[in-house]
Amino acid sequence: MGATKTELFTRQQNELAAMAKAIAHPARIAILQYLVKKNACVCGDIVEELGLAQATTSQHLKELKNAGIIQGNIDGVSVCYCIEPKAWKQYKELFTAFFKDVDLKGSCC
Amino acid sequence: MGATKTELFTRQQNELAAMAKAIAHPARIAILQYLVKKNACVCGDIVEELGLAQATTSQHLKELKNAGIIQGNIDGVSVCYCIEPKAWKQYKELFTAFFKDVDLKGSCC
DNA sequence: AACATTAATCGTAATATTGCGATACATATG
DNA sequence: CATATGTATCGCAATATTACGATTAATGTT
Repeated sequence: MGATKTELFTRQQNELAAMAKAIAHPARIAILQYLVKKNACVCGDIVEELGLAQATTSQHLKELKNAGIIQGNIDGVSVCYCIEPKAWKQYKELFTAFFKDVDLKGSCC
Repeated sequence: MGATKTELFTRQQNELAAMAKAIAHPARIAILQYLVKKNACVCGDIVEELGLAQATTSQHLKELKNAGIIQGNIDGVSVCYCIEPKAWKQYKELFTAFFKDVDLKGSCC
């Protein structure tokens, strides 16, 4: 035990959960907000921006890359990161769909 | 080490991360979808619906309650759960704001 | 009161995440 | 080629999460 029983759930549920997990850490939220704010390829200064150790930052960047939501391009010695527009759009759409309006008035006892 | 360094991030970043964490498990997604689908107070049949052990299901329900997104009302022997409309609306708004449109065309190198 | 039913909590095991120092690796630059 | 720079990976420790059986607690039924 200890591992999530993914086989009990639909692919859609597992995917949305995985997407939520990707942004379920303040450092990863901060990275994404920084990239969005810059609205450009950001080369090199994410470690100083975050305040976490270089190794830790690299790990968070890796998770965001694995989730597909950011992209890293090698530029000489450094690596430039930016939002992956298609994935960003998909995240936006799926979360919006999940939280779509429901008639919640008086649904509780 | 091992614990998130929340002091490095803004309150907003920590809160959004916590909200994402609340839905970062397929069982919790499934519970929320079920409650939304029923659009009513659901009494008692969440355990059978999920397929996880009763103790595990109860734990996930507790997390959703702690996150404020669901509500549990005692009704005799059983407990009735429903979406907490205000929190649901806030989740919707904050996630929407986070994923708001940005000019992402050509932002990458 | 005795028993049944339902949910929460406890205790524990397995696994995952977070964080960092040390090291390896890749590409510039002198 | 030697060295500097920026990033990824390794190995480890601390903490958190997931899952479940067993137990407890609370209410309803006979």
